[in-house]
Amino acid sequence: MIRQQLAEWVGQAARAAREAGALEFETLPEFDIETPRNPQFGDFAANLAMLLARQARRNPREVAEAICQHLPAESNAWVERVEVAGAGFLNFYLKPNWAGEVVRHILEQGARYGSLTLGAGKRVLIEFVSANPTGPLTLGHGRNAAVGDTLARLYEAAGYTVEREFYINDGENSTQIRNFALSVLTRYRQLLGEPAEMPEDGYHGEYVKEIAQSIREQHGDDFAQGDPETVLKRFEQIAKQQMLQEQARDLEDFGVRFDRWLSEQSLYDASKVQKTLNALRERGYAYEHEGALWLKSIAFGDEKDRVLVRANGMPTYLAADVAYHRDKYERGYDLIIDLWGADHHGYVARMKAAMAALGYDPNRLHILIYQLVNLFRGAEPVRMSKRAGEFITLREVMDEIGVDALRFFYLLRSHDSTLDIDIELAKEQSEKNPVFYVQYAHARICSIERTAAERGVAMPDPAATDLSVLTHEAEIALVKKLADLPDEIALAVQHDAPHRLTAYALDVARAFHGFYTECRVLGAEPALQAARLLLTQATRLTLARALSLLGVSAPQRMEREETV
RNA sequence: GCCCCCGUAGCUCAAUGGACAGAGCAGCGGCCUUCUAAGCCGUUGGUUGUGGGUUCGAGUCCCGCCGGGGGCGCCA
Repeated sequence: MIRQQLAEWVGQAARAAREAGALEFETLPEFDIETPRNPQFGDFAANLAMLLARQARRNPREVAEAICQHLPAESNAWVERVEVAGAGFLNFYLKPNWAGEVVRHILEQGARYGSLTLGAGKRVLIEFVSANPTGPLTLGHGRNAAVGDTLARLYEAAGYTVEREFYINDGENSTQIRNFALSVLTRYRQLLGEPAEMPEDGYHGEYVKEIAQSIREQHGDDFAQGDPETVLKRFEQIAKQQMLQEQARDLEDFGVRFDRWLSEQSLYDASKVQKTLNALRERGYAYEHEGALWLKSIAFGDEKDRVLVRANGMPTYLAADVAYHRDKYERGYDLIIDLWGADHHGYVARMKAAMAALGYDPNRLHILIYQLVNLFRGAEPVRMSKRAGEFITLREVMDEIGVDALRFFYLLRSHDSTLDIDIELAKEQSEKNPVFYVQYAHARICSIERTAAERGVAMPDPAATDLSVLTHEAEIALVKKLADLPDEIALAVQHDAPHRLTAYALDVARAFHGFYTECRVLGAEPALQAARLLLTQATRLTLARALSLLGVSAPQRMEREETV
C-alpha cells in the first residue's frame, strides 16, 4: 500500500513540475519505488529522476529536485522528509507513525492481508503436472506440482480467477498407452502362471506388477482367454484408470487439487483434433509431404517443420496438444500458463508457432520450464526407486520427509535452476532446516498469545492502541518486512516466480526472531506490551498467509524431539 | 552442430537494470532464573567463469569464448 501511494505521489509531482514549467517530458516512464539496502538511504527510494533525465535534458539530480519540490501536500501525512541523493535517487524518510499504520492495516485485513486487485478478475488457466498415466508421479512431477500450485495460489491472491487443469495423455492409439497395457497384461499372465515375456520397451517397475495383481484380485482369470485385441483394450482402460487414481491420490495428499482433468482422448472424441488440423490446412500452415502431414512451424520461428499426422495416418502427440491449446484459447482465458519439464523445452517453439499459425497471440501463453531435481541422502545421490525402477516417486519422498518440508524445498529455488534435495537435511529437526525456521517463528507467536491468555492479558483493540511506541530498530525492521507482502505477491505473479515467496517467508521469520530476542513482549510496560502484542499478531497473520500460499502448514506449537 | 537452463563466499543459493553484491550452512567467539535456544549476536570469507558491448548506472540486458546439466523422433 505504501509503495503504490508513494509512486502515485511521485508521479503527481512529476506532472505538477511539468505544469509549472520546471520539467519537460512526453510520457511518464515506468519507475520503481524500491527499498534501499542501506537504511541510511531512507525507507523507500524512487528512481524516476534518472529515467526522466534524458527526456528532460537535465541532469538527474536537478530533475529529482524539481519532482521533490512538487510533491503533493498530503504526502506529509506519512513522509517526514525527502532527500535527493546519489545519481538522482529520491529518498523518502517516513514518519514514525508509519509503522503503526502498517500494523493497523494488516490487522484490519486479517487473513486477507496480501490480497490484491491486480488481476481484476482476469481469467488464468494453469495446466501443470499432466503426467503420463503410465506410471506413478515422480520426484520431478512433485516440483511441477509444487511450483504450479503455489503459482496458482499467488494468482488467486493477486485477484485473478484461476483454473487448475491436468491434461491426461491418454490417446487410445498412442504407443505408450498400448505399451503400458501390454506390460500390465504380461505381468497378469505371469501371475496366472502362463509363459509371457515383457515387451522390449515395456514398463518394468514394481507398480506394474501391483496393477496386474489388483486386476487379478478383482477379475480373477477372466482375461486369460478372449480376443487378444479386446483384452488389450480392456487393460488399457483399467491400467490407465488405476494409475490416474493413484496420481490423484498422491496430489491430493500433497495438497494439490485440480479443477479439471482433461483427457486427450476426449479431444479426439469431440473431433477437436480433426478440426484443428483442418483449420491449420485452411490457413495454409499444414501441408502433405512423404505421406505425412506437417506443421509449417518454420514460418513462426521454429527451426524445422513438425509432423502432425504420421504417414500411417496416426496423429502425433503434437497434433492433439495443438488441438488442446487451441481449445484453451477458445475458452477465452486472458492468460494461459503451462509448466513443463526441462526435457520438453524443445517443444516450446513449435507450440507457440502452432498458436501463431492458428491466429492466436502466442504471448498470452506462458510456458514455464523447470529444471531437473536431484535427490541426495547426505552426499550420496539417490537414483533408483524400488517401486518405479529408474524413477524416484513423489510418494516415497513425501512419506519420508513430509509434505511441508518437501513443498518448501521445491520452492526454495527458482524453477530455472536444477534443484538438489537432501533427504537428511529435509528430515532434520534443526536450525539447518529452513522450513522449521519459518514454522518455528509462527509457533513462537502462538506461544506468546497462549501465555498472554493464561496470564489474563487481553488482546488489545487496534483502534484504541497507540502504535507510535513501536520505534525499536528490530520493530521497525519487522514492520518493513510485513509491509512487503503485497509487493512480493505482485512480483511473484509478474515474474511467474513462486520461489520468491519462500525467500520472503524466511525474511519475515528472520525479522521476527530478531525482534523476539531484542524486544520482550509480555512484561513490557503496558502501552508497549499492547503495541507489541498487535505487532506480533500482524506478524502471525503475515506468516500464516505466506505459508498458506506455499501450501505449508503454520503450526500452533512445535515441540522439539529429544535428539540425544 | 543447433536449442534451453546454470556459472556469484569453502558448500547450497539470493539479489523487479540502481547506491557499499546478501542469506543459510560449514569455521571461529559469545548469549538460556524472564513470552519455546528448532532462537539470537559478533566474526572470518568476493576480480559475480572470461573478453567485449549497450546504459547516467550491469551479477542482471546484447555478442563471443570457457565450464556444468538437459534436449534435439513420423516417442510422449
